[in-house]
Amino acid sequence: MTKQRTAILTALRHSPGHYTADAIYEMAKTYYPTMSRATVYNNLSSLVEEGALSKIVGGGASAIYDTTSMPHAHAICTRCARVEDLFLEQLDDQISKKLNVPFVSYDLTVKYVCPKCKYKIS
Amino acid sequence: MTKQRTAILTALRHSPGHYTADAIYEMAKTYYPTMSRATVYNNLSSLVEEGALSKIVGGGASAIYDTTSMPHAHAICTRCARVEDLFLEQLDDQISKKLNVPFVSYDLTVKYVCPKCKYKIS
DNA sequence: TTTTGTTTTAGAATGAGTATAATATAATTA
DNA sequence: TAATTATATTATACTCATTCTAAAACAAAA
Repeated sequence: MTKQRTAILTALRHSPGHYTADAIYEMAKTYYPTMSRATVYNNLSSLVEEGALSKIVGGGASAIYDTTSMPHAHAICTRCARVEDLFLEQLDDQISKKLNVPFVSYDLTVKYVCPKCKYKIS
Repeated sequence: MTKQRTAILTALRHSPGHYTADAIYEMAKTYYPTMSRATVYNNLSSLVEEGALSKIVGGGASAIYDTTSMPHAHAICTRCARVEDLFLEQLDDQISKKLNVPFVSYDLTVKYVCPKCKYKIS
C-alpha cells in the first residue's frame, strides 16, 4: 500500500462514480501532486484484478472505471455520454445456464438516449 | 454498392464468424487486392449502422465484427480468445423494463474459460 | 546495513482507429 | 451518351489512450 495507491483510493472513495483513467489521475493528483500517469494505470489494473473496481470498455475512446464493485450493467446515453448503473438480477444465472461452465466476469453496456436528453428541446 | 463493399460482403458471407477489422481487410483483399484499410473501416462502420454487422469492443485491443446481425451476447475465452455467440432470450425485455425507455443496442461480453481450454492439459 | 524485490517515474513506443485532401468512381441529369 | 454532381476510395498523416522501458526510489528482509 503505497502513498500513490492511497491517494487513488482516497479520491475514489471521496467521489464514487464513473471516471476515465485520466479523470482519476487528475483527482488523485490533488492528494499526491507528483503522481505519474503510469502509476494510475498500474494501480487501476491491479484494483480491477482484485475486484475493487470494474472497467467498462464499450462506451468511447477511453475506458471508464466504476467504483461500484458489485457486478452490474451500464447504460450509456448516446447524446450526453452519461453512465447509469443497471442492476439486472437474473442476468448472472442466465449466463451461467447458457454457458454450462462458470464465468469470470461480464461487461454489459447498453446504448440509449436518456430521458433528460430525449425530452430536451435542442 | 461499390466493388470494394461487395468484396467485403462476399468475404464475410463466405466465412461468417468473428473478425477484427484487420482480418476482414486481409480477407477482402483476396477479392479486391488494391483495397485500402480506410475503406474497410468506412464500410464496417456503415454496415454496423445499418445493422448488418455488430461490433464487439470489450474483448481486447481491437474491436471484433460479428456477422450474426441478430442481437446477442458473446463469450470470450480468457485463454484462447475464441468468441462464442450467446443468445439470452429474455435479456432485451429485462433491459427495457429496467430503463423504462427504449434502448438502441447492447454489447454484452462474458469472460470465461471455455471447456476446451479448461480440460486441456497444459 | 547490505541485499533483494517491488513501485514509481518520465518519456518513448505502440497501435487501433480517424481525419485529410486528392483522386476515382458512381449516380443523376440533360 | 456526355456533362455534372455527389459519393467513395486511397495513401498518408495524425491522434490519443494505453503499454513498455529502464532508471531511480522505496520498502522489506536478512
